[in-house]
Amino acid sequence: MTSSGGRVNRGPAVASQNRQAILDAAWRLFTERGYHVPLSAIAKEAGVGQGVLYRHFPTRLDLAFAVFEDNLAELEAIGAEPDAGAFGRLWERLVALTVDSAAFVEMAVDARRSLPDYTGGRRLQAVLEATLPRAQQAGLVGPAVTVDDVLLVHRMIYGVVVTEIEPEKVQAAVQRALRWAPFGRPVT
Amino acid sequence: MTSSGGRVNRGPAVASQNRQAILDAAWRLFTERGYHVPLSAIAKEAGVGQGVLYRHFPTRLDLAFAVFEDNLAELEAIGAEPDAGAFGRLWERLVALTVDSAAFVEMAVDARRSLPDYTGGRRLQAVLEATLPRAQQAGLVGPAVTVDDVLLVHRMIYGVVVTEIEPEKVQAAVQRALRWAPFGRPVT
DNA sequence: ATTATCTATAGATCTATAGATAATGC
DNA sequence: ATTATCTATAGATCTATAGATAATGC
Repeated sequence: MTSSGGRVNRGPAVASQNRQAILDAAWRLFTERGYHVPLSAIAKEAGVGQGVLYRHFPTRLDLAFAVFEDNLAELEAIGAEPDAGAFGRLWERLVALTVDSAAFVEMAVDARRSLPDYTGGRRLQAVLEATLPRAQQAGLVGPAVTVDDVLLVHRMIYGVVVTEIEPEKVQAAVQRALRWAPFGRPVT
Repeated sequence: MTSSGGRVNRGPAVASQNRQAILDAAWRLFTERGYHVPLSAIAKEAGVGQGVLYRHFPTRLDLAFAVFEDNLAELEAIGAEPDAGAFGRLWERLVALTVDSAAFVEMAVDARRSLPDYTGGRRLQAVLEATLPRAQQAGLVGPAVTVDDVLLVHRMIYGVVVTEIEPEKVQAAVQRALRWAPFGRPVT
């Protein structure tokens, strides 16, 4: 059996393609099976040997950072928009990300536990600090709401997501929870 | 070395004492290290062989049920009190339990995932159904609040607990979160 | 010569049980 | 004879790496 199916050594040319396949597989499995899905399962899903995964991403956190970097960059891009509605769109997107993948939050918790100088949390905080005051000045959000409040509501949303057994009910449960949030909830 | 320190076979007489030591150790480690702490670590903490743990509790869920049965019974006892304040005390105790041990919630989630006919959730639901209307008739809780609302706020609290890195800050974060709850928060 | 792939496996856990050992009831 | 303890270990994962293999650049 020389040709059919089985992997062969395709050499360095496929490195970047492998890297992307690992990122895609990691996104899928983090989302479906949670942040602590075995790395071996991710390598398998990506169709590469385990050594390849470890060469690209020495630790689980390295992989998780790379997987969620796109999401964080997207949030920062929304935050860079100058209008008063940026905060609302940012929040809506953050909630959607959390609903889609609780691993997004679990990664941040793991990072804060293991790394002394993790900055991902600060990046999210910074983009909220940049957008919230503008929304408040425009009267879209009450003046008493703080960035800490927003982060706290986000953690509460996470609690709703991870305790929901039936995936199709997550969205509805989160929307119910957001009725009590002290700032505008995303459009349904 | 015959006498010092080392475990010897003390026979069936110590069975119930071993069982209690396992329950105590499990409570400590569930609380400190989370619901998925290795069963071998619990056996070690209890000072018994692993075989002893498996004899008393064939699965992790059997052990978790036994550990949290006391808590559930306590909540049911509060629910059996006939006055209008029972709901408030019940809620306060439920929040305190969740702050002390996120494992209380993780166990319930695991049970609902693995067991088709898990009734623990229903027991909590039943005791809320018994107490909430009385509190509402007495004007202690708004008439629009439902049992589902209470359970949802509980899940939100859980989210705050498990995302807090520094244990001494859990209580304060939960109290901040409860400002938004649609029913009376426990006294601070 | 360099770079990365891929297989195979060592090492570390964790679950779960087999089997020898001791204590107790009859 | 029964019951439970305790040790030791088989079996199942999962992490992480060593070492052979193939492709590419000079």
